[in-house]
Amino acid sequence: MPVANDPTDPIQAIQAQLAAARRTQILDAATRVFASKGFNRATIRDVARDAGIADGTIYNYFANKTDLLFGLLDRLNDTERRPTSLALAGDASVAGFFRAYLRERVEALWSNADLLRAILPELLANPDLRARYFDEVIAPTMALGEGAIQALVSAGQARDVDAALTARTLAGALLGLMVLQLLGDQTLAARWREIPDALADLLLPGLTTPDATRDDAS
Amino acid sequence: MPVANDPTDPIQAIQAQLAAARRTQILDAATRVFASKGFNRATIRDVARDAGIADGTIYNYFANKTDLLFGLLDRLNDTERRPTSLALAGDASVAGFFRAYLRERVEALWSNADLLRAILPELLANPDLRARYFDEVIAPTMALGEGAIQALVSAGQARDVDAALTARTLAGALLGLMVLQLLGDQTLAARWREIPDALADLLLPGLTTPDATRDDAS
Amino acid sequence: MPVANDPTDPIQAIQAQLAAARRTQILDAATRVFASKGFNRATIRDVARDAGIADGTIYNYFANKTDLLFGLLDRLNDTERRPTSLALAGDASVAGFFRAYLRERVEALWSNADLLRAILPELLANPDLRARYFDEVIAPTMALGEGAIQALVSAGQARDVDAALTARTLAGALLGLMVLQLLGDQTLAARWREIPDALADLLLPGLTTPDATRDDAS
Amino acid sequence: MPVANDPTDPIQAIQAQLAAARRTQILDAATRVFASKGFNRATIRDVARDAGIADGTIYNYFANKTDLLFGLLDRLNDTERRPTSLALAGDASVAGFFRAYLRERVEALWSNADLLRAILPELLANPDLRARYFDEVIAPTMALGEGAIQALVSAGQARDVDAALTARTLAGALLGLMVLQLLGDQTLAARWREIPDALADLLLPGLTTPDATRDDAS
DNA sequence: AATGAATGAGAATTCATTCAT
DNA sequence: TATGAATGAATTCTCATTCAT
Repeated sequence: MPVANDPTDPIQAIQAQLAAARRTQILDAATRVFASKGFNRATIRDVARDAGIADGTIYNYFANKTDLLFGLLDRLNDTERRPTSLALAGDASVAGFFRAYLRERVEALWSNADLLRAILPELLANPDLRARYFDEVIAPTMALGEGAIQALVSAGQARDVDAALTARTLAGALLGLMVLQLLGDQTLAARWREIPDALADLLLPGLTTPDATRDDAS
Repeated sequence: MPVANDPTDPIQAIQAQLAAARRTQILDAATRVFASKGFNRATIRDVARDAGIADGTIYNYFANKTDLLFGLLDRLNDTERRPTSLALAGDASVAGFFRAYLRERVEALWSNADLLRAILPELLANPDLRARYFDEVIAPTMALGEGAIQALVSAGQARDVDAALTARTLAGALLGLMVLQLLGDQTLAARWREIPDALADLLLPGLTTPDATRDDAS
Repeated sequence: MPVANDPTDPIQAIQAQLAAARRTQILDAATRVFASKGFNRATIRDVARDAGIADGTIYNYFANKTDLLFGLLDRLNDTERRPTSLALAGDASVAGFFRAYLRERVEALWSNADLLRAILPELLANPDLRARYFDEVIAPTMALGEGAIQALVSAGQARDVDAALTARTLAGALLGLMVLQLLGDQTLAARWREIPDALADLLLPGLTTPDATRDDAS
Repeated sequence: MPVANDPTDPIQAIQAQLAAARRTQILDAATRVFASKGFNRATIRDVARDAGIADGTIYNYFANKTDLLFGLLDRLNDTERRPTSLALAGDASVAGFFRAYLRERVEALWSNADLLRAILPELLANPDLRARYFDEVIAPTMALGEGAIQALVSAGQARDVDAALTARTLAGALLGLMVLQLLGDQTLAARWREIPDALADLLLPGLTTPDATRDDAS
């Protein structure tokens, strides 16, 4: 008779690792399949085939097809949720920090483009998924952004902008550029690495106070 | 013996009107149903019920479910395709024009929020639909925007920005804000009318040359 | 108020002619359409389009789609039902008569090949249709054939064959050759005019008594 | 990790047997149902019910309804395709061989009457099916028959008949008799066992040369 | 845990037939 | 009588999910 959950039991530990690996294997397959066919058009069988396992096995790790999408969401969250500190690191200029931040965000978004293509449609269409993503990712991000902008304003380093709208505009611009690319824009697909600086050039003058505008970017 | 197509035949004219009305009735229902349940979860029966007609009737007006979505797309295109002239009307200041333009665009996008919620997910997931929308709407819009910005640059009224990326950033910001709202952002839902001015305040400094910045907005 | 059926009423007479013409028009269309697509794959709309009338009009002349097939059957019956007298015309030799008869039958069958292709599948599949065709066409034909053969046997002009099986073999051979052609046999399609004589050459020796075999065929 | 196809794997062997049994079970049901209702009037549900399985299960074994018919066709082919050698076995008389051959063919055809009733209508109506059946069964059979007759002619054992037409007449007679029975002829249904000899009596005199006609039949 | 055959609810689509004009 | 839009029953086929092995 097997003993109850004992994290120190080496056998259980190995089994847990195996299970985690299997989960990863399935989610990897789901990412590929959903990205290429879309969530609805993709079948459980597609995912199973891609993962090299049987259909039924997936149900040992995920309750149902939607749960598979939640799994992808969680993965995305893990990436999205750890935004490098928005607090100004010591003497760094606002401008320099802003550019670095944009660079990091664009990198994060674009490296997950496939995942986004798979998730976003369902995110827009499925209220449950949407609520979860909003609560877990968007809302905290916005709160963080608002706080950071508010701090800059208070410190006299940013103009007296509306923090809520400005944070949303910033996030929206990044998200919107991603969506434009997902919709087929080849220019963005080719030049997305220029986005951070272009965005910084465009936004910094309107965002920062004149005396904080000394920009030391690349 | 049926007579050949004769647009002056009053009977045919009435029938054409009836058919157009029925089409509209179906598209209205599709907008509502797709917006609330998403394209995939919505069934033809749902649309038929909402329209108060029989399932089969829909197929007298649309070849299949996807064609119904194309119908919505065409509707959206009709709205999107007539961008008020991007040329600077005579003496209008760049800033004033920019604000007016943003207002018009935001108005157009937000008045079609339901339609967008219905279409966007499938637009992202369905390559055919996506290609069509991109070719018919996004590409022309981008070309127009790029041209306008380039003109401003040449006239010395805009800084020497990259027209392609700037146009996309502008469009992306609007689109992204819409998407953020569709994802559940209540702040944007409540304050979307402030978006044009907030965006103008944020972007104008980075977009225009100092001597063109005399802003005569609200 | 229109008067009751009065065949002498010239107006009614003309209307009857019009109705008959419309019926013919519809049956012609049905023959073409059913022959090219098969009864099941053909739609009422196909027939209506081919006839150049509205779908609903067909229902003024035929109770339903199957009734249309009955109409074709009746037409075929009209052709099939008047087999030139099987009685030996006076001095004609058995052989000569046999050849003439085969020629006539092959001509009748092959000139209706399209109709047969349309009807036969449904005839085999639809018990009602089958029963009707059997009772109205096949059974009488067989009875006639049996009688004729029996008469020849009694007259000592035919060998003492089993009249029932021989009549069926004869009819079966013709029908079977038609079916083989309908199944795609190009040899038969090209050479069907040789069938009567080939069949006569093959069957006469086994059918007739030696002293009746003096053949005067072409 | 599933192992590669290994026909010696006993588990895979059993599964293959199970799958084959299920296929047979479905085809048996399809034969019954198609024979009684006709291919078009029969539904997949009918077949599933008759087979005692779920609708969907059929689609694990056949791509679609038409593929089910192809399955029946293949079965028929397996029966039809092995015609006992047409070569004269040594000393056997032409007549004796001919009777034996007819007996075998009639037996084969009539034991598949149900299958034929199920398939023939669709065979006539469906060009694809027809082409396949013609190429795989009829054409080879005709070629074989022509060759055999030609050989008899060359050997002086058959009259100088046209091999192509004679082979078709023979096949046509058998097929036609079957069709007549399928159309409802009760005489044939009752006496089909007499067909081979009746046919032989009727055809042998016209087919064979006088000195080969020594008939040693029942 | 893994498998994959079986399941059957559910959806899109077709089309014979009706009927108001 | 002719029309053809509207109807909705009926059918095929898909696929998420279950479960015996």
